[in-house]
Amino acid sequence: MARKTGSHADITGPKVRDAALRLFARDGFAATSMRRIAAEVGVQAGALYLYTPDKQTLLFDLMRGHLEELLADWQPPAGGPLAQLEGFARHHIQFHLDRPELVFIAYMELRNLEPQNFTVIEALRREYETRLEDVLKAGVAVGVFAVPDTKLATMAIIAMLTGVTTWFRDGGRLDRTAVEGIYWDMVRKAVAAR
Amino acid sequence: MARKTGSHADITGPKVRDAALRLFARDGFAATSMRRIAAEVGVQAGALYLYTPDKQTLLFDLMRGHLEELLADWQPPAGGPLAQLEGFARHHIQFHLDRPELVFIAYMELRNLEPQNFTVIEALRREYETRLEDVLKAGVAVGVFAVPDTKLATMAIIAMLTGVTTWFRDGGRLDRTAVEGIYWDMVRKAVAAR
DNA sequence: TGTCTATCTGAACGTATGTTCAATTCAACC
DNA sequence: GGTTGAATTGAACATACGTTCAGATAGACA
Repeated sequence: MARKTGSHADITGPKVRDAALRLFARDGFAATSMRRIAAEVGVQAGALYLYTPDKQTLLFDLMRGHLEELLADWQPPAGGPLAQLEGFARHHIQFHLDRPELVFIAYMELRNLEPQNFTVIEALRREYETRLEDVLKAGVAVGVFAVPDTKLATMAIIAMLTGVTTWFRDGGRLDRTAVEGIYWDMVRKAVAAR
Repeated sequence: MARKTGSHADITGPKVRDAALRLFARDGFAATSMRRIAAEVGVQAGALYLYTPDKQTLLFDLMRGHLEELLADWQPPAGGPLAQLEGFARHHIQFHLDRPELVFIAYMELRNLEPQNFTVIEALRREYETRLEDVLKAGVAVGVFAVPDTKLATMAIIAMLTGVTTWFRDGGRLDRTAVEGIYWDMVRKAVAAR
């Protein structure tokens, strides 16, 4: 019978994931060793393989989980394209500021994914971009937005919004709500008709 | 006497730099070995140390050279803030699309810099940001721009413009000039007074 | 109390790492 | 044609890597 009280599997598993998240974000996937992760968890390297088949899967699961949560967490709200775009922008900033390490990894470590894993992650990312582009297309169709190219505007907006994670720190000059408002203002103006 | 004809130092040196640039961009600094760089150059690993004191300096020199060239290549043109902002935006896109590998490295490999090297690179980067912020401040002062926070607008604009390197490919649906124009249009609108 | 088994250790595997350096090569000069 | 010295080789150094696995450990059940 499996141990209940005193069983460590339910504790060690998440610990491994958390340690990998923190170390991959800080030092990079290639520069993080399994022994270093194990030390962080308080266990020998061999024990990690009870919780992940290999190092690559550890990275892949972090990325996939992140993007799946991102997709599950935001659906276009009822309302016109302008309200939908505002919802997207504000949610994007909140979601990303809440998970700076995952955001960092999901972008920086793409090249360390094996081909079939990369394909999966890339598809999830494109799905997210399509959500925004659909909002922009709808807005252009009804004349609320004026953008020469919705695909390009999609990339520009996401790059701009995601960039907030590179400099924002809690306790700084501006709080999250203020930052969110200022970014939304720039996005709104950038795609505005007229 | 040093060999002139037949001397390889003037050839091998740049080759080392180019191979490092290409491999760091493709596989990452941590995942690139000195032996791999040497193989690309067509030389044994030991020979690399005639051209660089160590691997870290190879990375640092690439980054510093890139940022120093960026700073040397653009000075605010004569004219009002709007013309200066347009100059900045168009130059930023051109410069970055011309050097996708250096751009990639200069952002991705920051964490692999030793502390004193990081300090130098960070100062150069901040100098570049200040150039843009000064333009924005001047525009706000004369009422040409309306941005609630020039520092934040600086970061947003740079993130948006630099993002073009992540998706743009020559021979795609839009050429460089078209992309440059569309991005400039969004930047202009995003900070416009009105 | 004794058995079971999930959990973990610790050593080992082959391979790779950045860097150093004595020895070698070979084109250019006297 | 012999000498010079810059350019390069190739082996060696200590250390680290991801992964495997036989064996030890210890909490839960009978």
